[in-house]
Amino acid sequence: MLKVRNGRPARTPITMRDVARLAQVSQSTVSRVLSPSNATSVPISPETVQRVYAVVEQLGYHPNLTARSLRGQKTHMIAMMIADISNPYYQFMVRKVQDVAQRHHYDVLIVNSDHRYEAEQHFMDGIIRRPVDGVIICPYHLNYNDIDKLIERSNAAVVALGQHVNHPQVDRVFADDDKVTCETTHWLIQQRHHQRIAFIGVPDTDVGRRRAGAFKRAMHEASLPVPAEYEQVGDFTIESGERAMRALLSLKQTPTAVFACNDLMAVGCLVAAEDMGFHVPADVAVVGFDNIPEASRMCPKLTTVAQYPSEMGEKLAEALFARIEGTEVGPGRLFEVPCKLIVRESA
Amino acid sequence: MLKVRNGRPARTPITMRDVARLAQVSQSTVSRVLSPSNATSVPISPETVQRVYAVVEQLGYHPNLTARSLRGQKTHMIAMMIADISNPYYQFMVRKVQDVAQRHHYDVLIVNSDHRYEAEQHFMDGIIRRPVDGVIICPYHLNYNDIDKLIERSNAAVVALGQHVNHPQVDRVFADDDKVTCETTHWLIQQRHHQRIAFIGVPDTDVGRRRAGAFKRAMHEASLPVPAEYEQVGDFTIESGERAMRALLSLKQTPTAVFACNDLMAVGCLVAAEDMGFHVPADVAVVGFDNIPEASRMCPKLTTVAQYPSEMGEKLAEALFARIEGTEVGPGRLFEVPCKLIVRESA
DNA sequence: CGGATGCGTGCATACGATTGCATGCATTTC
DNA sequence: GAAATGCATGCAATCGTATGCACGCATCCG
Repeated sequence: MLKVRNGRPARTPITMRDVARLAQVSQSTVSRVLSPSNATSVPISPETVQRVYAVVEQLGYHPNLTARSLRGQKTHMIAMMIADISNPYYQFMVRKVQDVAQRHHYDVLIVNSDHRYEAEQHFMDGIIRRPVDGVIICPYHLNYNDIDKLIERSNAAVVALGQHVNHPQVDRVFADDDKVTCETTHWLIQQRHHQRIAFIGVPDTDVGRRRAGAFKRAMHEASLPVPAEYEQVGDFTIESGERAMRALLSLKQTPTAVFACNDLMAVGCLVAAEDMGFHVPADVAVVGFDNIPEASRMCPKLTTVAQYPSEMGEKLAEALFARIEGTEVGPGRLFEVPCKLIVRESA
Repeated sequence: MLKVRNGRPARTPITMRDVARLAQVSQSTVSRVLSPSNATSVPISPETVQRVYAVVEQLGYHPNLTARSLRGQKTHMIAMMIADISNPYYQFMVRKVQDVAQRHHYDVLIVNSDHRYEAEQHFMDGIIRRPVDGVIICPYHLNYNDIDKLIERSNAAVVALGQHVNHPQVDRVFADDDKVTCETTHWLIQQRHHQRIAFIGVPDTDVGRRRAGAFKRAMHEASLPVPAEYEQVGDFTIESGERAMRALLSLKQTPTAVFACNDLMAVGCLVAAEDMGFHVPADVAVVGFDNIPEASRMCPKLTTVAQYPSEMGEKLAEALFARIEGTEVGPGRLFEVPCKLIVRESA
């Protein structure tokens, strides 16, 4: 049977009713045969089960998940908001989340925010419109109210990356970047004997502010000055790191070390340094943050603070499914995934 | 009003009925106010429109896309199957697809196949269960029947990456890798004067076979032998490239050049070479395929055949939406995105 | 032997939206 | 002034599935 839509012929999909008709049972019976695990665990005779399965096989019937979602209020989908899938830092996190989701027979919607508040809010509204069972957010700007609104208005479980998220009902996975940033700065000062250290941050994000704060605290503790022109602003991209580095290397007194708030910007630093004829680490040392895969293969190999996005993804996903499946119902839990300084060649 | 599910309180979502009640109109009127673009373009009085919008605002109502999908047979979702999101080659392709989708107000489901036939088939079944309006596949093993079954059974438009997909109703975006592989091999022979060239392929995939075939054809044309031990097998991962390279560099007569079927394996080659004390390109040259971002920043910088995944993603997405929106209804079209040899340091 | 039990199945409704058709009212037309 | 028109709205069916409830029949027990 063919309908027509948009000028293209549209198939009439095979439904439970079709199966029911051929198997000579009611549609409800088919439903019960196919979802025996349901709450209303009613007994069905073996012959009926047999017959239904035979017809299902014969017709190649597959249940319609849209209908199931509408009826059952369970969508078997989760949504994940990250800053940018083309940032390698998120690759392994996303991949791990997908793997865990697949094990649970869940589909995953992925949305990029590009660190934009507007995009983050748009994502949250999207969740209210298209219900999902769970949400993983890596927010940079969302505040308590934004998250609370989502929780109030949707039935989704919510977990988040980052300690700055402060809603009592969301599980958080975070790296203690404050501490490690501080330690790494001390390491640059004490082990590498740097005094003029610049920082490339992203001041309009919480992560950026926290890391910049930790850096300045460490500098202050060592009684070292941080001149204003040593505080550069980037946006987590290679290009912004390159721009910042060019500015730094054009100063009268160039820094002897640069701490970039993430690896992509550190990569930009290396690119700019090479281009301007500076030798790393001899002329200027560079430290990054994240330990993206290519950090270990660049030229020079990048010294950086390692994060473990795959583990983070796993913790996020596991926490989420614990809530979705009702295993966990209490207040939001905290999972710390430690960071670690990896010393290579660039500093 | 609170129901309880799974031990957690569940919100009763705000529906059109709620809006209708407060606005003192019928639910159908609300629907018509909110979707004026629909086929049944009936006039609604300005006051009613006003009133409905006010209540919508007041309640913060958002239409439920699941219900809309079930009724309207349009899901406003597309699904995309790639080999592996953590392979940088796919990053920009995925990102571009997401961007185009967002412009069209579509959500994107992403699934990894890891080049496994079983996973590819599982994806196709998934589409029959959870209807979507469009599908982008990057298949390595799917055959005509698999794709035909999907098209028969779902109403989704289908576009694919790769010229080997041969269904008349699917648009294909592809790189002419056969030709460029051949040319690059000639370049290694004629411009770089290599005679002992090894190839790291993935013989159980179509892409792998095609590139290996082109390589061997070029070698044959130059009357150069390809000993069996120079045909290594990998699986597109860094580790497999590393293994293959170790095997090659352990031979009595090592090759003077190695052509890897993709960049990740080429990266593995460089890692292995460095580890075994071979200098690239002096001792052994390495050529990759893809031009992943880090290729230009490695040590030595990787000579490789560039593909343009972002463009491919854009073409895929645009072709898909042309079909979804009914702009395009004819037989499957072909879009070639050319490749280009990028000569850097490794060969 | 009659009523209670339990097993297997079907009927009907609900999930939240879209949409064809009918309806009521005001306005126009001859 | 009656009939015809048109505008604004409501009624009810529908999408495909899940599930509370009722029902028929066989078995069991006193």
